Amino acid sequence: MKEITDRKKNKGQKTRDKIIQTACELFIENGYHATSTRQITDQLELAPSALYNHFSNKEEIFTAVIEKYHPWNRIPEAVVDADGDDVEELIRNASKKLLKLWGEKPEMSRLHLIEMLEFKGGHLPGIFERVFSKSAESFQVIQNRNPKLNNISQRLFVRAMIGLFFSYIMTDKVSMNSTEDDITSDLDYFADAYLQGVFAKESSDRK
Amino acid sequence: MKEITDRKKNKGQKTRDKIIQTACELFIENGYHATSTRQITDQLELAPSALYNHFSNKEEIFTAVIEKYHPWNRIPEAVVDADGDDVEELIRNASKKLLKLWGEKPEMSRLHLIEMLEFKGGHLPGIFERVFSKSAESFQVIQNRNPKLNNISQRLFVRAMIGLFFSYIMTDKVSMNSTEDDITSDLDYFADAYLQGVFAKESSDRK
DNA sequence: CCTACCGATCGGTAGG
DNA sequence: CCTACCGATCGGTAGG
Repeated sequence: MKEITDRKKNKGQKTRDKIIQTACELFIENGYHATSTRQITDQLELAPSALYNHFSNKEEIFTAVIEKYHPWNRIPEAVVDADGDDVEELIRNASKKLLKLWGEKPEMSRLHLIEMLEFKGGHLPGIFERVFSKSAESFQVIQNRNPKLNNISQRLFVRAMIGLFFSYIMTDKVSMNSTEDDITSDLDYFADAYLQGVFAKESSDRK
Repeated sequence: MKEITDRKKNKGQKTRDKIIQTACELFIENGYHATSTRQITDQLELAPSALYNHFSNKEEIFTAVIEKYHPWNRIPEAVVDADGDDVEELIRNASKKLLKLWGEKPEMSRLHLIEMLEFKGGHLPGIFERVFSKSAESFQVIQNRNPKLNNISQRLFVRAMIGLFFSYIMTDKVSMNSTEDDITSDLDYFADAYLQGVFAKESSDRK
């Protein structure tokens, strides 16, 4: 009996997942405090109270969202797939994979900003711990396969992944620049405005 | 008569300034949507309605805050003070001054994050325009003083100041890392957790 | 999972 | 600049 309903995810789990996904989109769009629980239930055509069958309060929804969708979650899969004859090659290889994974859903980097701004990073240690131990397992597999890699390599490797994340966050248009549909990045905006200014000045100076 | 009251700022202006300052602190601490207008007035021991003698709504308060305290505002003063025999030296000199100015109140960089996350960067063009034209004036002064500097220099210079801002934002502990009183940065946290993991593994491997 | 409902708090106004 | 007040909306609960 039970197996029949378990073949697919049971209904409750599916609803829960949909809540997390919808909440994620809304949080990314507006931030945490600017997203109301009503917006989430409206979009899913649920009663406002339906959330509380799955979560005990609004913050728990955000916790579920960030634990599932924080970009750090993609690190282990990039590590396990990575290859290379020495550390440098390995790092380059994993970085490439990771940037590709992040590039698929760049909006997710906004979750990190929300986490820092609206929760002061309180959820990060937990996420880090989980991601780190998963990554360490994966690295162990590679390490056993390749005698050149040692624990010093692992250290270098982890540092590289961290650096990569922060530089990704920094340069990412979605998280660091103005509006989504604003194609010109802040950098381009700066440059354009500057050039306009220079040209205006130049032509007025020539008079 | 009027001059007497004008010797110091009139009372209204002083209240307005205090509102902006207090609001700034609260926004930096909690973000925009998580800060209520009541928190602002409570801290100033004002009636809730007193805000609306100075601003027509909550967002106008934020606008005033970011226009006054956004880190970009410090760029012109760093430019005007800068010196150097060639572009490279000039850039290094101005960068140093700017980093010092930003370092005095590093929390202000959170305003940029709030602006991006909760307002989608809508206030930035206005701020940029003002700051840019002020900077251009200052640069013009330096340029007249130093024949080696040309418009190409100015272009390079502006790009450098932009790059500096973004790398400052990225590496700044206040804006990019967890809690204020959490002395270990995320980077250190990563590194520490990693080392712990490695040591644990090493000692268990040796058994 | 819904109906019905709640107290608290929100941003903001009227009128002085 | 304050007193008094407002409708709307917030997150959340009771009970089925």
